[in-house]
Amino acid sequence: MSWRKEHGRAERGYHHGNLKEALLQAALGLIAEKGAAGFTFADAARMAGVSAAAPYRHFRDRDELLSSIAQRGFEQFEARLSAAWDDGRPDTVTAFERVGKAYLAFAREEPAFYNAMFESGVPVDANAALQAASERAFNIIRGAAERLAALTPPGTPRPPAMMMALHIWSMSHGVASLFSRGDAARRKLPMSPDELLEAEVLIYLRGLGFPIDRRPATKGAEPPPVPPEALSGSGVPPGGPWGKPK
Amino acid sequence: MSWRKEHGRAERGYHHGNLKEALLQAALGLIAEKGAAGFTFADAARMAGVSAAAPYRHFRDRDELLSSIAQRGFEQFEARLSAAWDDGRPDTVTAFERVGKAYLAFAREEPAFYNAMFESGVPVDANAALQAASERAFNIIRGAAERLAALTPPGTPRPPAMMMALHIWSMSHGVASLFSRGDAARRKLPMSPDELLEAEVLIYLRGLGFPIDRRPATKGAEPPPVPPEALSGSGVPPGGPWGKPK
DNA sequence: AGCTCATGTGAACGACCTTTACATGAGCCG
DNA sequence: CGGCTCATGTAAAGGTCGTTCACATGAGCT
Repeated sequence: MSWRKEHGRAERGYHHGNLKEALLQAALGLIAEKGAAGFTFADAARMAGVSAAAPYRHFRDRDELLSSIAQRGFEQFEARLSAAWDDGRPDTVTAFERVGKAYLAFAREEPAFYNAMFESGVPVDANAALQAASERAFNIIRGAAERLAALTPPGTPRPPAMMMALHIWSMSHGVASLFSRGDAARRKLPMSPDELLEAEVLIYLRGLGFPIDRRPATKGAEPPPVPPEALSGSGVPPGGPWGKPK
Repeated sequence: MSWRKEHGRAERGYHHGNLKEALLQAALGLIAEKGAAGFTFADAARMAGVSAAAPYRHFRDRDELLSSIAQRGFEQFEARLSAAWDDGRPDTVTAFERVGKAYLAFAREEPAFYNAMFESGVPVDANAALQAASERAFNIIRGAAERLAALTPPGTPRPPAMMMALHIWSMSHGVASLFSRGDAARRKLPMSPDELLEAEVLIYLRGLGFPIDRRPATKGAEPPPVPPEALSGSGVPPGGPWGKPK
């Protein structure tokens, strides 16, 4: 119901009334289906019920539509990461973990946005607004990293928050991009992408000196339940210390 | 000099003599320039000096050419990773680090291959040969991870090598894809992608219990030189404990 | 010499991107 | 209410692609 500013009339005359928005939505659907590469400007126009030339009244060209979507994607991305972070409640580590999961969840649930943002070939600096939106999203991760860095146990050196943030981002993007979407997800894994990323981040944090519970690893506490080569094959093990987090 | 099987003659008559190879080379160049998305079948044909229909004698369609390049890319990738690993010499950790660097080097030095392999939209399972090549490359990382896992210090649980390999891969791909190539490289960083990845892997390995030198982090050894918030800004610091490895 | 089959050509189709000249009608001004 | 104007849409056309098909060429074998 976003036609014709007011009336809910489905008919439309010469003027569409809300073409720009309709095109964005149509494109989003098409990208979700066929990827940013397979998406065509003409299809979006057809789907909105207008001629192939109409979109040019709202976007300079196909790339501008794409980067508009990428920008919108970064905005929603920021919102979701921000909600997941929830200002570090109830505790910093828990909230940090939640951000990682939110990252993957976004990649999985919003494939069209993720595609436009990271895989469409649209350069981040194509547009000042796009770049700004991208930076705002990254700043959520960075802010979280800053809070976490401030918590490094006494005796351990404090890592630069910026570096931590970049590390977390690369892990998340790496997992999402290799294992968590579309065709890439066809690679067979011994564990889910979520579990994979969670374990990765936890090990990383422990490497920074954070006392991550599961697995003492500090003192000589002998290997608990034991998960030696469990995951070496490609069968999915039931749980195990490196397996299911909960 | 790969024309006309024998004669070095540059003229060519009706038959090209080595069109398949010429098309692969042309495509490689075009992808390096304009990305897999921007590369066109017709351009490759033109560059090889044949009509637009000729390529169809050697490739079912554009996608098959692309996946051929991806496959070839995985083969070269495997070779480079394998050389970098060098069967774990002189010591496992050093060799492992070298593999990470080789990963980034490949992404940087062979953008066309990397693009075709990971960013062209070609699904890994498009082709049995492609999938096999991809697995062989990954197996280098996995083999290295296995050797490393076997080295976990006594008292620490041994992580599943498969998981380690996937973690390392995701870090490498994440860094390469976000910071180490083309337009993505335009994101400004406080350190080079190589340094970023090296630090990431080292911290990760320490999290697994490996006694990584730089930075004791185990006992109460007080914070050495100190690098507190050095990298918080975006200026490039000269070195610092998290900075230059050497 | 002649045959055959892999390899290359030209022309043609439909789809796409983009531009240009023209049509429509919503909103405003008098 | 009447008419102007300008944002918004249309039709048509040019250029490029991917792909197919009938046909041409000539390399290698018999």
